Amino acid sequence: MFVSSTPILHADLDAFYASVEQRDDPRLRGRPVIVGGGVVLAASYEAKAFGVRTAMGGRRAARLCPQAIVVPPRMSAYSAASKAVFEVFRTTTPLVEGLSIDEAFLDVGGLHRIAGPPETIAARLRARVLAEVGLPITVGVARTKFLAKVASGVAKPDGLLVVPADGELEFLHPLPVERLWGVGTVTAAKLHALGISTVGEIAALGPDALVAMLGKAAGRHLHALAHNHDPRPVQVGRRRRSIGSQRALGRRPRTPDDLDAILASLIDGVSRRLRTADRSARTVVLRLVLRLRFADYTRVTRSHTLVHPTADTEVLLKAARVLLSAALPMITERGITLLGVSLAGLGKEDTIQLVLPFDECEPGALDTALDHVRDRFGGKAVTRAASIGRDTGVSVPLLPD
DNA sequence: TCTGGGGTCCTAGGACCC
DNA sequence: TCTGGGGTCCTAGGACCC
Repeated sequence: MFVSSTPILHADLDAFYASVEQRDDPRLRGRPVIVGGGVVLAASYEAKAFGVRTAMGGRRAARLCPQAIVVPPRMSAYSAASKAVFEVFRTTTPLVEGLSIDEAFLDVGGLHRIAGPPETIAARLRARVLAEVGLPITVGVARTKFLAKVASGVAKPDGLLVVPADGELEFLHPLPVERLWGVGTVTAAKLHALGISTVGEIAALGPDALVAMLGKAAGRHLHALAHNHDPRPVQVGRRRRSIGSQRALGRRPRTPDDLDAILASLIDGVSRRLRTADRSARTVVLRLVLRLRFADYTRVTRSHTLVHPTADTEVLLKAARVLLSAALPMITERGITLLGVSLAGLGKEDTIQLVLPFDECEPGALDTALDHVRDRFGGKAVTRAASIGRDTGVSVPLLPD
């Protein structure tokens, strides 16, 4: 019997927004392109060659690359391009896990017999995205999600890299720690302070040392990745867990009325999106960025959990206003440069919980309770958890996750 | 160099419950 | 019956990702 090594593809569009602009305007091809104005949302590889990076201030980018062509973002074009690319993904395999607008994991483990080895599938995928959507895409191939993602990062731009099953650690260990998914500036600095700069050096460290340095989850996570342990499967159809919107306010002072108007428009937009997506939220999170000095931005959040999930603008705005007015003294004192709102607790509306007191939990009681749920809600109900605390019960999502 | 907008997940303390 | 241990939920903050 053929044993699949369940290869995973990580497909990542190159300089996505900038590539869409170059595709749609031939004059931009081969030239440095920056998408965005005040801040760089995306830079073409021609611009990156001058040191321009995503999230960089527009003025600095202009200094580094004065000849760059700056274009305003066209979000609807990017979202249409993303849809087209994901269509190519899904006709390659049904097992697609989207990570963002421009990248996804594809599990092609079962396709060997009908579509050939993973490198053939990956090469065909790249050719199809270029031919059908007109965009360059990089693909990393490996046995695990994490390694496939690392591989695509190394292969960028417009590349294809397969990490063979018998060459994983040889590939991984010489890489700088920054290549690891989850290592950002803070973690990299902590590692560097200990003289650790490669993945191999992390692997040589015991798990306890990493946990002591980074906390339980992050430490174990990093230890596992450095040893190439990553059992996470490709997950189809993950649902969004929060939805939000924010607005940068610059440095000029704002009156409470200004802030209230901004808050109302943020809540209006977000609750509208919530209703469009047919979701509802339980937790209103207000996010403020307070300015202490020009150079020192500190962040503050305030949150409130509602008794019932809702997508009603008035209900959400009322809760948000309470949070904002409580924060007004702090805002007056320290200044504010950003106001944002985020609605979390999404998905709670889809779940009912049956809790059976421990004492009453006869053998079979769980099954009886589940049958009751199935009778009531039909085939939509899916079992998930079998134990809640000291009680025994089931948590039943009414919609597929 | 001084800052966008959209997300994910983890941690830690306190309240509360059994 | 008493008590402590253990569990969940909420809030606030932080790191990280694209």
